[in-house]
Amino acid sequence: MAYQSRVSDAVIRRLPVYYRHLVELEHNGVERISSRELGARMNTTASQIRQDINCFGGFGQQGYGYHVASLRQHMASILGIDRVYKAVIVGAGNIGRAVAGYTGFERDGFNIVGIFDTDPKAVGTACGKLTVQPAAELDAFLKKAKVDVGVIAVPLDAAQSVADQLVRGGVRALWNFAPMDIQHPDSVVSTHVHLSDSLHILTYKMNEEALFKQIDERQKMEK
Amino acid sequence: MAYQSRVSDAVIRRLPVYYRHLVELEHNGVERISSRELGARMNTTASQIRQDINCFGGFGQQGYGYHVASLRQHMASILGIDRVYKAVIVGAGNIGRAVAGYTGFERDGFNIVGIFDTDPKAVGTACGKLTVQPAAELDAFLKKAKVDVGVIAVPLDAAQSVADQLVRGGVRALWNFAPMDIQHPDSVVSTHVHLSDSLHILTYKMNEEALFKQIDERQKMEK
DNA sequence: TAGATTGTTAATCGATTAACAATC
DNA sequence: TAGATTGTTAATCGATTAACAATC
Repeated sequence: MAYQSRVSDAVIRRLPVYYRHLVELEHNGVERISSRELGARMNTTASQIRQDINCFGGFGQQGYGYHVASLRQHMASILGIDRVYKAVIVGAGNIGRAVAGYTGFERDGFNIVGIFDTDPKAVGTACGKLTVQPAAELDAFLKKAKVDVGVIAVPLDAAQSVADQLVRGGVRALWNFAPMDIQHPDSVVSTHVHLSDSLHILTYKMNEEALFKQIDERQKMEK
Repeated sequence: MAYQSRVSDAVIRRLPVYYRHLVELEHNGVERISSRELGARMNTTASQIRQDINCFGGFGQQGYGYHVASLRQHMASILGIDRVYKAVIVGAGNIGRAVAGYTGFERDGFNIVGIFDTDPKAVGTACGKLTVQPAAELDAFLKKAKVDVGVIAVPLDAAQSVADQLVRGGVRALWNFAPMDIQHPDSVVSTHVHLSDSLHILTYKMNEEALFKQIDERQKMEK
């Protein structure tokens, strides 16, 4: 049985945004902040901020607000980025390499311990401090090393089978960059980065106004 | 004044998912599908699918369902991916190059007409069919070419000023990969791909169960 | 025609916002 | 203490689901 979250997706999606703002506030030397001020900054209501934070505990102080550094730390702990994870990347194409080279990765406690590809031309090439290994060795690698996170950076057709392989190998989480919804057991968690979805939403927004002008006109004609 | 969308964000976020499923169904030779069947496939209710689609028009047929190919085509038009866009990429690091090399880009009608970087070491290097140009030439480039979309693939500190520059240069849309919320006039639209946010949600999910076990225990102690 | 399934209205559910007592 | 601001309960709003008449 899957763990049933007590926190709604809407709240979970906002947590990283809180964290980002708190990091910036701390960086700017701000010591304390009220829910009203934070709300103004984040374009939301003070109410929502207090409700969201109180899903996890009362980290504020009446009459004072929130201590920025301490709330940031709490938030890091809630997000689970105050500990270390071992990750492997499967697929050493553009995306796999971008993830490997992504500097935020290390800052959030991620240790990339291996990168794999099926293409003999990619195998053996350098990728940061690592060398791309043949995909055929992934199973053996997962058996030896205790890996927490598998990054799926392979083409669409290979994504599901790579996911299955990672799950069999014992990873606890999948970070999926393939443009599909990966199936996996409830014991494993996943998030996806769908470039194409994001791009489609962009083009939708570019055209929405014209689209409805057209729809309205057609409806008027029909009357 | 910003155009006030008649369609909720929840619906908009689902549109690319519909499109993906319709493409796959068509690819598999499926001719027609009912809202019930599509709902089962997408893990949602038939009701939601009918409501969503009817934001844009009655594309179904009573007693029959939806014609897959025609609904796919309608959806492509709604998403605005049945036309051509000119895009520039600012930042030729890992992410900029990954976007430039992203094959789905072209398929969705995107034409990358330029890639720019401030780093003299990057300038002049090849990136697919293009050559990385000095960022100093971006203004002049935008003045000459009519560019629709600007891709922001620069570090955090440079992101807002690059956005401003792109907006001044006349782009209609920003695709932001920097880990911050970009400010821009209402006449421009934007979407972001926040790798770090996605990663933080992943680590949150990995730890949520343990987190609440801890919270519950602490509350019991306090009683 | 009869059966199926849409389009659409009504009911429910959950998320957001408002209000205010508790308290620093 | 008085003022400020939280934590939390209640009210509102919007999104999802259910129901069903319309119709292919």
